[in-house]
Amino acid sequence: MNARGETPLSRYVQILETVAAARTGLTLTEIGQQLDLRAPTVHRLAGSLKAIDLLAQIEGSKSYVLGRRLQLLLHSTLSLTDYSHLAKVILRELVDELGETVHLARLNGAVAESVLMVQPEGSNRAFVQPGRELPLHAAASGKAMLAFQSADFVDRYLAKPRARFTENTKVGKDEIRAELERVRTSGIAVCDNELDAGVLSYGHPVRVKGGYVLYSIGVTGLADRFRATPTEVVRAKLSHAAALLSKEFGSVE
Amino acid sequence: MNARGETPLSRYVQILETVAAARTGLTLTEIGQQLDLRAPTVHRLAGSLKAIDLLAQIEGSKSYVLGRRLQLLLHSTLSLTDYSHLAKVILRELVDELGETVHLARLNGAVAESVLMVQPEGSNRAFVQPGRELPLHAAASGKAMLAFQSADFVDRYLAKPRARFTENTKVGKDEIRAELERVRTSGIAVCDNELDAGVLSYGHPVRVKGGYVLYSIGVTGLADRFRATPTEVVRAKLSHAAALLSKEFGSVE
DNA sequence: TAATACAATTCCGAAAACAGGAAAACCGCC
DNA sequence: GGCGGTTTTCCTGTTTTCGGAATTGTATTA
Repeated sequence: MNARGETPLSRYVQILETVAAARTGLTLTEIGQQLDLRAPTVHRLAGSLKAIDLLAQIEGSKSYVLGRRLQLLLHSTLSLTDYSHLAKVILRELVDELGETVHLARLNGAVAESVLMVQPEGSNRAFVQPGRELPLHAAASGKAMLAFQSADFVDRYLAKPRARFTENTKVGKDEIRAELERVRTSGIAVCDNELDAGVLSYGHPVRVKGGYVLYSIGVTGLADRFRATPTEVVRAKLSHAAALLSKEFGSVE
Repeated sequence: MNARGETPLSRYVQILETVAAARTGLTLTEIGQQLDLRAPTVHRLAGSLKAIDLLAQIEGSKSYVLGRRLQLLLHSTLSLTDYSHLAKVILRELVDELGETVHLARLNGAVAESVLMVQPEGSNRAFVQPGRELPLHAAASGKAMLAFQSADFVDRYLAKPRARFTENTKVGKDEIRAELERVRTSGIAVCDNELDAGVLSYGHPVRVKGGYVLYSIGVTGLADRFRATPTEVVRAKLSHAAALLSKEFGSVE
């Protein structure tokens, strides 16, 4: 504890708070002015924060913004009930358009966690009730997130063995890498009988502030019926809803 | 950097992430097991995190959960636009009852930021349009938040010089501390010609999950007209609306 | 192109914080 | 009251931090 009653830790936090409060990225000098810290000090502290992904530096700029790891941590403070007002309206609209169950999934460690589900009138099959954890390699909403994580994250995920749920589940490393590539190029993740038998679902990433993919939307239906809807229709509608959610989560600055 | 490639900072973050990933609170022993840390080490690290509100201990339990400071950080990254529908409804009701402009302000670093404004029919004077930043010492909604922050926060705020806007603006440290005390005891913040000339406004805190004051409601009107409304009437109505908003923001679990 | 101003970075010794073994205190449970 | 485990205190060698001074980098202007 130094003269001002601060621990090293609390100064780190103050820097994060300062950056969070700013509308745009902040330079080292700006941070230093706000917190009354000398240039070398800010430089070192911000460097340490950046090294572990708590802060990030805007590409080709000197400005710092919050890092992916911090965003993840922050969003994990939201409880399941917190999402209702943020996102229910947007999901409801999707349900009305597609006639299938829609859910919002959140990246939580190495799994996708359903945080909100909206069902069409009359449906009673709970495909992905809030709280359910979905594997990143075998659920559409999971793939939609995994496909946009850092290479490092994907490597770590693939380093551990993955569960097989149906005969269609893709578990091989190369198989999954190819699948993720497909998600990135086509703009939509598909899960056809890979997790729950007889179920077809689509997933689309949702970006938060900083461009990180921390959420995804999933649409799930019985394969026999849902297959009738063209993939491109699903992609377009998911994409639109994702854009709205991104705005909600502060992705658009 | 120690043998395992960890800095002190990264161990703090690991602890936070471990706690975040757990569905329930974690005890020191559980954290230690997951991260392979000895008991005294976890004890000290968790203690430091708790000291600055990054971790919190469940009342009457040994389990640790994420602290409110992380929530504060999160809220400051949430999108400004489209603050929930219900919030708008609540503010609209206040406008109808009081006949004056109402806004919702959010604590953002060392300023209050208007994130939502609702005006009475026919009014065209934009007192506090969304995006406007209000000083914590010279706006009613600002005072309403400042009065309920930690002593540490207030000390840091008062350490820097404050701007004077009118001859009524209170800028002295003691003057402001007394004013904050008045807000706490009376339950309402008043700003009479202190920021904008000829304008009178009232502010009331809004608590989020964990009891932290991160938002406030402000009512603003021309002093000549608005002074006719008894303060107690304003306080009661603001208090009611604040309770509804608290529920909206997840203060009630 | 040189001159200027300021931001970012590197260096480094003194000072402070951290690490974790040992041991004591505390707790819930027979 | 005794027992097994968890939490807390104590303490010293080790590591990290702090920030002044000096250096390099980078726009902007003359």
